[in-house]
Amino acid sequence: MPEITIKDIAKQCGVGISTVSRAINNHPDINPETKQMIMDVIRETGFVPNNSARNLKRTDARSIAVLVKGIANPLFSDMIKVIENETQRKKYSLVLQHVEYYEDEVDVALELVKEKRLRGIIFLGGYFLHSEEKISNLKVPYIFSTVGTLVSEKLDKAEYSSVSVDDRKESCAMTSYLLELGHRDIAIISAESEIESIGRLRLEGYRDAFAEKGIPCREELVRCVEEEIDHFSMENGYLTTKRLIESGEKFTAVYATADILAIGASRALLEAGYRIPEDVSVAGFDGIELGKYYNPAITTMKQPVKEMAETTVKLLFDIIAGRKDYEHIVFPASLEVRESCGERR
Amino acid sequence: MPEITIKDIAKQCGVGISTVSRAINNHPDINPETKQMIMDVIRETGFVPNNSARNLKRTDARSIAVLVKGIANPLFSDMIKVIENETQRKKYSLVLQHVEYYEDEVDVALELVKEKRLRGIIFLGGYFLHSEEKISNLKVPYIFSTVGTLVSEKLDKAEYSSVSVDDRKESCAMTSYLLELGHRDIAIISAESEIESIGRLRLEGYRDAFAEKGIPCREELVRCVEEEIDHFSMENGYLTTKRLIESGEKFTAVYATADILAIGASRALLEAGYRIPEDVSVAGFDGIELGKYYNPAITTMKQPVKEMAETTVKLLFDIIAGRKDYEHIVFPASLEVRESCGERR
DNA sequence: TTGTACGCGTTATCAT
DNA sequence: ATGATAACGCGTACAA
Repeated sequence: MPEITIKDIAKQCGVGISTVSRAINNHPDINPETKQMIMDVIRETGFVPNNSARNLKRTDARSIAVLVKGIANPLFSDMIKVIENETQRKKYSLVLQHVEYYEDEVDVALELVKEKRLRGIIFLGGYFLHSEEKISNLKVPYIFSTVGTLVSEKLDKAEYSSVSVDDRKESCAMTSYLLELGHRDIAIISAESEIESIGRLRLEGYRDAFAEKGIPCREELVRCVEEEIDHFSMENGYLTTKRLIESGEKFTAVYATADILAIGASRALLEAGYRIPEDVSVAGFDGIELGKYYNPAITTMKQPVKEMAETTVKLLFDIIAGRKDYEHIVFPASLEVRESCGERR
Repeated sequence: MPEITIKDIAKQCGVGISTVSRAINNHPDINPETKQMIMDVIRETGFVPNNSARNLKRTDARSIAVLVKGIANPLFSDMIKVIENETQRKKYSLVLQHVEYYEDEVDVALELVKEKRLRGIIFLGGYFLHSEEKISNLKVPYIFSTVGTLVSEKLDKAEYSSVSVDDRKESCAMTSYLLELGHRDIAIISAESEIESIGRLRLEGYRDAFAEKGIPCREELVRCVEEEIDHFSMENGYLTTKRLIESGEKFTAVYATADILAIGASRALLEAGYRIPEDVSVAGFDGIELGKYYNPAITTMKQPVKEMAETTVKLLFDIIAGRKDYEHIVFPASLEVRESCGERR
C-alpha cells in the first residue's frame, strides 16, 4: 500500500508542494483560501505528515527531552508532570523517553538528539557512572535532576548541570531524628551499598548520624535490597524487611531509604504482628504522594519535587538561551513528620 | 556545528558509504577486517546514526508500539512490563508512547506509524469514542487492551481487536459480594458516569447487582470523582470520599471502582475516624500490586494482568503474521478477598 | 567484497 | 502568494 504523501496532496489540490507545506506549518505567506482548500483535502484523505522526514530537514525543533530510568518510580511521575507543564509554557514540546534498566542513558540521549533535533536533555534517575569521553559527545545542554552530587567525581563540573538534594546530609538528618526519638536499634533498608548511587549516599548519611552522636551503629541492621529485582519497589522493601525480621535481630525502628521501600517494609512488619509506630517506627525518604495516603502515613524526608522540577526546566532554558553556562543547585529537603514514627518505648 | 554523518566516516576510513552502512547494520557480506576498522573509527569519532534518516528509508521495522493514556496508573505499569518482555522474545522492538489526557490517541498513533514504520499498535487506557472515519486510516493491526466492550458500539468489530474483562459483569460480582456480606448502604466512588467509559460500565454493574437482588440502591450514595483532576488518582478518591462523609449520608461499605481510588477513599475514612473493615468495608477494582501492600490490604476484583498482556501481544503478532484477522477476548476477573471488607455489623 | 547513485518525504531557498 | 529544486542522512539496488 502506497503511503500518501505531501506530493499526492499537492497534485490533488493542483498546487505546488511547498504551498502544501506552508499550509501544514502555519506559514504566514499563504492565501487563506488556498490554505483552507488544502486543509480540507488533507482531512478528507487522512494525510499525516511523516515525522521522520520532518526531523531530517528541520534544524529548529523547539523541543527538549526527559530521559527517565525507572518508569514505576512515583517520584519521577510527580516530577514529569511539572516538567511537562513548564515546558509547555515555554512553547517547547517535550519528548518523554523511558530508558530500560539495562540501557545506557547516554547512548539513548545521543540517538535521540540526532533524531529529534533536541535542544536539551533532562536525566531522571540512573547512576551516571559515565565516562567523560562518551558524554562529551552530547553537544546539547543536559541536567541531572535528583542525582546531583553523584556525578561530580568523574565528570568536569563545568560540562553539565544538576538539580538535587544533598542525599547524604538529609539522610543523616532523617537518621538523627530517629536517634532523637530515642531509637538506637535502627535498621536501614538500603537500595545498594556497593555502587556509587543515591542509595549509597543515603546509607552513608545514616552512618554519619550515628558517628556524630558517638553511637555505634549495628552492622547487622544494615540491609541491602535484593539485586535481582527492581531496587526501588514495594516488593523489594517487603522482602528485605521480611528477611530482617526472620533474622531475629532486635530493632525499634526501620529506616527505608525510599518511601516506596518503606511501604513494602511496613507491610512486612504489619504481617509479622508489629504495630506501627507503637512497636516499630518506620521512616522513608522522598516524600512521594503515596506515603501520605498509606496507613499509617509515612514520616519522610521530603524532596521539594515541584520546585526542583521547575528549577530544572528554568535552568535548562537559561543554558539553551546562553544566559548561563552551567549550575549545580542543591535544594534542602524537609522532614515531614507524619504518623509512622514514635518515641522509643 | 556540523553533525557528523556516515559520509564523514566513509571518507575517514577510505571506504564507500555503503560499506560503512554494512558495518553498522551487521550485514554479512563485508570483510571482517574492514568492518573492525570502521567500527573503531566510529567509536573514536562518536558517530551516531540518525534515526530519522533510517526510518525514512526503512520499510522493515520489526517494531510495535504501545500507547498509554494515563501514565500514573499502576495497572498500566504492570501490563507494560509484561508487554515489553513478550515483545522482546519475538525479537521486535517496543516503542512506548505516552499520550497526554488532552491528546487524541488515534492521531498520535497515525503519526507514529508513519514515523517509525510500526507493524502494530496496542492501546492502553483512554475512552475510544473515535469516529470510524479517523481510525480507519490506521492501516496496521491494533488492539484495545483493558477497554474491550467499550469500543464495540461505534466501530465495526471486524476492524479491531480487544482484550479485556467484562467490567460491567465483574463490577456486579464485586457489588454482590458486598451485598452478601450484609451491606445495604454501599457507597460507590465512580470514575465518570456520563461518558461511555470503563467507570460508567462499572457503575452499571453496581446497579445491576442491586437490581438482581431486588434491593433498591440509594442514589445519594453514588458519587462521581471530580472532573478537573485525574479521574484515576488517590487524590480524587480521597476528595470524593471526603465529600461523601461530610454529606452525612450513612453507609457501611465503600466500593471504589479502581484500587487507586480505594486507597484515597481509605485515607479519607481513616482520617474521619472510621476503622476498616470494622466500621466501614472498602472494596476496589483492578488488583494492582499496591492494594496488597496497603493497610488494610484492599479487597478487590483482580484483572489477570499478566495473562491479558501476554495474550494481547500474542494476538497482535498473530494478526501481523496473517494467522488471524481479529479477535475479541474477554478474561474473567477474580474476587481477591484481602483485609478491607467485613460483614456488616 | 566494495563503491556509485538514487530515492525516502519533508522543509528551506530562491525565483517568479 | 506560489512553484521548482536542492538538501537532510541513510539504505540499497546495481554495477564493478
